[in-house]
Order: sequence, then C-alpha cells, then structure tokens
Amino acid sequence: MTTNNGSKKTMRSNMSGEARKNQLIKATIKCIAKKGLSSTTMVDVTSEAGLSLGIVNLHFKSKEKLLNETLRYVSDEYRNGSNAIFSDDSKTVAEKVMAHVDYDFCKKNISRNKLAVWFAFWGEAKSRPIYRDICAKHDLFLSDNLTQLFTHLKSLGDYKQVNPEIVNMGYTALIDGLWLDLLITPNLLSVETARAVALNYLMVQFPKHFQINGVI
Amino acid sequence: MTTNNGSKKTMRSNMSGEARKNQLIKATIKCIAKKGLSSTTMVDVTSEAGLSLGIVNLHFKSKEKLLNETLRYVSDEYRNGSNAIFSDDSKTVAEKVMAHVDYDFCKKNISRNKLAVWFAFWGEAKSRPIYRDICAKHDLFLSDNLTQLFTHLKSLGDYKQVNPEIVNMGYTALIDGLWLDLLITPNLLSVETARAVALNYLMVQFPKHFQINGVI
Amino acid sequence: MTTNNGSKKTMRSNMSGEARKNQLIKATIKCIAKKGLSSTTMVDVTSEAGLSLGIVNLHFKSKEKLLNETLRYVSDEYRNGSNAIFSDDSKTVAEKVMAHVDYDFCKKNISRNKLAVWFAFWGEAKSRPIYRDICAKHDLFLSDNLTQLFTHLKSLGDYKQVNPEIVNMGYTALIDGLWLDLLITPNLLSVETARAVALNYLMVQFPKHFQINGVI
Amino acid sequence: MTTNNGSKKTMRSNMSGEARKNQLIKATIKCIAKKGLSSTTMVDVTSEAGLSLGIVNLHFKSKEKLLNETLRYVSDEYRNGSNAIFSDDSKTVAEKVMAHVDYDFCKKNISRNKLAVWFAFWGEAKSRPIYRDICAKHDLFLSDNLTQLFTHLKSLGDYKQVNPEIVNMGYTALIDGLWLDLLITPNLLSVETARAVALNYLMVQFPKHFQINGVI
DNA sequence: AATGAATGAGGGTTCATTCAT
DNA sequence: CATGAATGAACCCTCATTCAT
Repeated sequence: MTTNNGSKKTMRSNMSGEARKNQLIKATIKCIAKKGLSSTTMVDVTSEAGLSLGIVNLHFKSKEKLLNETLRYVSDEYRNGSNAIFSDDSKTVAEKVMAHVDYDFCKKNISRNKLAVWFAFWGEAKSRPIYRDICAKHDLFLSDNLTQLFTHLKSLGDYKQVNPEIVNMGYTALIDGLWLDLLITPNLLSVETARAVALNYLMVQFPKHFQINGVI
Repeated sequence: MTTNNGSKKTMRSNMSGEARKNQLIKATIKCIAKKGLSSTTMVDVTSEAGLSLGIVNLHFKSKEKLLNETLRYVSDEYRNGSNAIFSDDSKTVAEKVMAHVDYDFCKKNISRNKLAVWFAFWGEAKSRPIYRDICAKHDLFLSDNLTQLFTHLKSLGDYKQVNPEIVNMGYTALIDGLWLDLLITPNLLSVETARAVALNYLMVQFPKHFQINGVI
Repeated sequence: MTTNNGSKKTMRSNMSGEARKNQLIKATIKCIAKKGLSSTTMVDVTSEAGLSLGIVNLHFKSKEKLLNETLRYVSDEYRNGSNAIFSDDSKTVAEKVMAHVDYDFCKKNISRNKLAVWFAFWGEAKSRPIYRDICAKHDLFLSDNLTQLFTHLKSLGDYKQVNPEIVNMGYTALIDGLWLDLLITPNLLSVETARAVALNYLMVQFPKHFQINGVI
Repeated sequence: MTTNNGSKKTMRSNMSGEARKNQLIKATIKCIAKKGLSSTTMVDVTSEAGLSLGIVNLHFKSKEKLLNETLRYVSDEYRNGSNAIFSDDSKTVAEKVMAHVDYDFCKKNISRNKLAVWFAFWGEAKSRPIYRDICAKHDLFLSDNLTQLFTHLKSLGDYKQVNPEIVNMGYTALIDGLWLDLLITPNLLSVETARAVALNYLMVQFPKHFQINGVI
C-alpha cells in the first residue's frame, strides 16, 4: 500500500526506531498466527517484515525481548480501546458495558491473528513468569473497571442478588472462553453468536438493562 | 475394545508397550507443566520417565506423535469422567449438571499440570490442525451432552426464554475462561470462587433448579 | 596411521568418552596452531577430528570448556614429563637440571603446535581469568621444583652469590622467551641454539656444574 | 619524516587524519588490554575513542588493518625509546645497556596494557604472517643493537668466554619471559624483582661492569 | 525391546562492513 | 569527512532422530 518509489536494493529508511519496532512487532504477530509461537523464527519475522535478519537484535536485544514486547503491544492495544470506552462520559453505565461487549467482538480484537497471539502467550504463561505478569496486569485493569461498572449497575437496578465481583469474573472468563472457541472451532461458532452469548450473560444478570437487542 | 485373543506372551507384550506409552505420556504432561510445550525436549521426557532417550521413537514414531497422543490422553481422560456423569442414571438432570460443575473443578482436572497442558496445546492449535481437530472433537462431545441436559432442564422448569445452545456455549466458554484465570492468576482466584462463578451462571439461567448451595 | 577397516558412513565407535575427549583436544591443538585461537571454530575442530559438529557439546558442554580442557591438557602433559625428571632418583641434582633443559627443548615440547597453543592462551590470559589460573598453577609447580634444585645446587657448589629464586625466575623466563623466539622467528633461531642459550645461563650461574657440553 | 610542503589546509587535514588514527589506535590498545584481542569489536574501539562506528573504515580500510597498525604503533613506540638510548653518546656502553634494562621495566613499557597487547599479538603470530613480520623486524632491530653493545662490552672487559650473540639472545628472551610473568602472575613477581633478574643476568655475564646496584 | 553416543539441520546471535544521509 | 541504521555471513549451540550394540 505504501508507495515504494525508491531503490529496492537496500532499506535504509528514515523510519524512526519506534516505527521500526512496530513494524517488527506486527510481523511477529502475523508469524505467530501463521506458524505458532514456538515455530516462529527470526528469519520468519524479519522476512515477513521485509527486513534483514540482523535487525531484530538491533532494535530489540533478543528474540525473547521481541516476544515480550509483542505481548505488551497486543495488551496495550486492547487496553487503550477498552479505556476509551470506560472514560467516555457521554455514555450511561449500561451503554459502556454494551460498548465493551461490542468491543470484545469487534473485527480488530477477534481477528484470528490476535486471538492466536493471546492463546500462544497464554499457553506459555505457566512456564514464563514475564508472560504471566503482563497478562495478570492486563486482567487486573479490566477487572477493576468492569467491577466498577457492574457495581454501579447493581445500585441503579436494585439487583439485590447480584455480586458485581462474581459477575465480573464470569464476564471476563466468558469472553476468554468464547475467544478460545472462535479460535479453535471457528466454523461451529460465529462471531455474532459469540456476541449473543455474552449479551445473554448480561441479560440474565441485569434483566432491567439488557435485552436481546442490546441496551434497554 | 480390543479382544485379547492373542497368546499370553503377546498380550503381556502389548500390555507392556501400552504401559510404557502411558509412562511416557505422563512424563510428557509433567514436563509441559514444568517447562512449557516448546521447551520440553525428548531428553526431558525420557529422563522424567526414568527411561532411555531412544525409547520414544520406539513406541511413538516421533516427538510430534507423542505430543498428539498426550493431548488425546488428556482429552480422553476428561471425557471418560464426563461420560460417567452423563450416563449415571441414578442422578436427576440437575444433579448431573451439578456433578459436572464439581467435576470441572475437581482436583484431578484443575491440577495446574492439566491446565498447563490444555493451554499449551490450545496455544499451538491455530497452527496445528491435528491439535485443533482433537480439541474440536472434544468440544463437540461436551456440547452435545450438555446441550441435551440443558434442553431437558428447560422443559422441566418451563424456562421459556432459555436457549439451551446458548447456555451450553456460555457454560463451556465460562469453564475454559475460569480455567485460564486459575492458570494465569491463581492467587487472585481460588478454585472455590471459580466454582461459585460457574454455579452462579447456572443459577441465573435456571433459578428453579440451582441456588447458591447447589441443586435445589 | 590408524587402520580403518570399518564402514566410513557413520562413526559409532566403542571409544570411551575419555578417548573421544582426547581426540577432540588433539584436533583443537592442531587447529589453534593452524588458524589461531580466535579463528578456530567448532567446525574446524570437529572436521579436523573427522567427527560431526554436535560432538563437542556432547563431551564438553561448550566451546569454552573445550578450550579450557585443551589448555589443561597441554599443561598436564608438560608437567607430567617435568615431574618424571624431578622424581628420578637415579640422577644427581645437576643431571636433573640438565635433563630438564633437554626436556624443554625436546621435540614434543617445542613442536610449533605446542608453542602456538601456549602463546595463544597466554595472549588471551589477561582477559580470561580461567586461563590465567591454569597458567599460574603451572608456573607455580615448575618454580617450586626448580627453586628446590637450584637451592640444592647452591649448597653443593658453595655458590655464595647465587640466589636460587632469582635463578629460577631467570631460567623459567628464559625458556618462555626462547620458546617465543622459536615460534616467531624460527629461521633466526634453531632449537640447538636456543638450548645453548639456556645451558649458557646455567653455566654462568653454576660454573662448577655445567659447561658447554652439559653437566660436568 | 614527512616534509610539510602542502597547503595549510591540507596539512591540517593530514594532521587531523593522523590524530584520528592515533586516537583509534590508542583506543584499540585499551580495548585489547581490557577484553582481549579476539573480543575487541569495532563498536568497542570506536566508543572507547568516543567516535562513530563508521570512522574506522574511513581511516583504516578494515579492522585487520587497524590491528596491524596498532601492533606497528606499539612496536615503533618501543623502538623509538630504545633507539634514543642506543644513540645517546653521552653514555658509556655499560650505561647504555643499563639504561635499556631500566627502559625495559619502565612504567610505560610494562604497563599491563602494553604487555597485554604484545602477548595478544604474539598469540596470533603463528597464524598471521603479518604479525610475525612486524615482530620479527622488531626483534631484529633490537638484536642488532644489543649484540653490538655486548660485543663492545666483551672487548672492554676482556670477557673471553662470552659469546655476544648468545648473550643477546639470552637477554631478549629473558625480557620477554619476564614480561610474560608480569602479565600472568603479577602478584608473584614485582617489577623490581623482574628488573633484578634481568640485571643479575648481566652481572653473571659481565661481572666487571654490572653489580647488584647497577653499572659499576 | 532397549540403549545412548553420534549426527547435522536449523535455531538465535554477533559483528565487520556498507552506504544514504 | 562523519555518522550509525542496516545488512547478512558465519559463528556457537540445541535437539529430534538414527542405529550399532
């Protein structure tokens, strides 16, 4: 898409270091989705990025650090979108929750590339403390904000039996589980259905605020 | 399934071979939990099993096949337990569902070893059709049986608004997501709480059959 | 020289681990002499030994350890010969010293391969503590034994002005320096001349015991 | 030696270029002493010099040539000092020899940096003809001048048994060997002791001219 | 059936060199 | 002249696989 009217021989661009890093991280995401985390090599990443082999160790110090940064990138990206919803004061509480459901199933987030990356890192998390840390921080952020919304919703609707923390745990777990199904069995579960399942969860918890079409 | 119509010698030999295989698979599970899927080597597995390096290629043909069998083993093990519940005619429908919740959070299934193995394979599933197939079959079995139970439950309680398939998708996704949280952030989520979240899901779907203490 | 009447395809010998290690160390010595320490690669060593690349990490754990063992091997080898002289009770003190001069210029020790190895490691000693340690221990052994001999000789010949420790330092330094000249400028200095220089040193220190032909 | 007959501009330019070269050579010496010859990289040298990476290939054509020039620089530096002593007509022959002993153990020459550089190159000499050549020329210059002095001394003192060439070879070898000991085992050999060993060598060869305090 | 020394393709990493700026 | 991001050959090392025993 980028017009390439320079010579092709060498790639001595004026790209900033940060931009080059992003370029490599994006190539890494593609490779992980294509070949899996363990099968992704430096050659894969750099040739996917159209760059030379040595470039990774120039910008990151090692493959390990590239992978850490990749996970952080995906995490940050998700969180930024998430945060935008939480801080959008033009929305009611229920609208924020609803917007987050939409966000959790928007094209950007449930592209199979992204899903593959999440599960690739989760799969290694047990034996890699650094991955676990990044994921744990991620979860914490999300849980804090969602629990707050659910707490608010509870008081608004006088849902006596609702435990906002339980609902939060249920909701976040549900999303992760649905994502897994979208990754493993994409032809058994459409994105729309997955979204419906999530919405159904909110409906049964907060029947005065959600219905099958969304926010009441 | 295999009829033992061979000589005693052959039979013993078969048994022995099968025993060796299980020994290796169990060692593989331990190694995956300890070091991760990608860091588990043949030396790791065989020395964990207390056997010689060459034995893997004797009983399985390659490392890849050992891993496939390991996933199949874990899947089968889970399904056997699951199946026992589904076919236990001494239980009511609600009791079966409840028993399955307990099963999903029993020690054997949520030992961190097992969880690590599940997510290790799920992490590679996108790029390994064989893993995806095994997991998909696994899901299908579970979904079929659970959907049946939920359908039955719906009629029993006259839950008009309940869509058994949605509930099934929700429940299975929820379990997977809770397992993930137990793996990634074990100190933020106890097994009991996770179980409570799952039970809560059933309560809000089938209020006439489940309450906080279990089956009504 | 070794008769090779087996198949050439693979080299699955019954050689003991120790023998294989020696084979690799000898190949390493040859390579260091041929290409220098820094230019000697694992491929060089293993193909010099007629073995496969992976074998080094099987028997030694790394290239570094192979090099350490190589230095230790050369050091041990020299010291064994040296020790045999020191403990040969059939010789007088002067004869022992004389034998050691001969030893220091015998074919085995001043083969250019050996010299090259010594200086290769000395050259890196400043920045590699492990090399320095091995060399320091080597020097200490030699100094201890030679100083003892020179002390004995002093009393035998009533050499009042002789300081055995100074003579020892002089002698050992002289040998090292002569070895260097034999390595760097072999066509300006023959082994015989080098030996004559060393003998001359003993003559002027202990004129009653040594003359141009050797021991008096 | 070079006549400055160019324009001021060119001259300054040359000066500058020469200065840069020296700057880089000195940085190289430091790096070799600090990290060893084989571990010294272009990045090490240029950042030690506070210059940019590309500058080495601008002023020298390659790393190899930088190293050659570095060895030549150290050799020249030593020889210049040496030559000053040989051509100092205010000294007697014995005084010249004595001055050279002092020179061989003066701070500048036996700084561990310099010693490390000498042995680093000697260590690679066997496999690098260019190093060997530079060192050989160096030795030749020294031998010529010292042999001349020793010959003169022989006639002055009527030392019938002295062979000036043998003494020269002995002396130069001794210095090299002592330098090695100063490098490898600096805590077992002080500079003063090393100097005493060298002086002792002259004393026993030329007792009428040297004593423990120096020249008679 | 079982062993484990040996193999060698393929991985991550280093670093001298290049060249657009 | 000077810079340093970019390159890629060549390094060391890992490890699934083989096979003589």
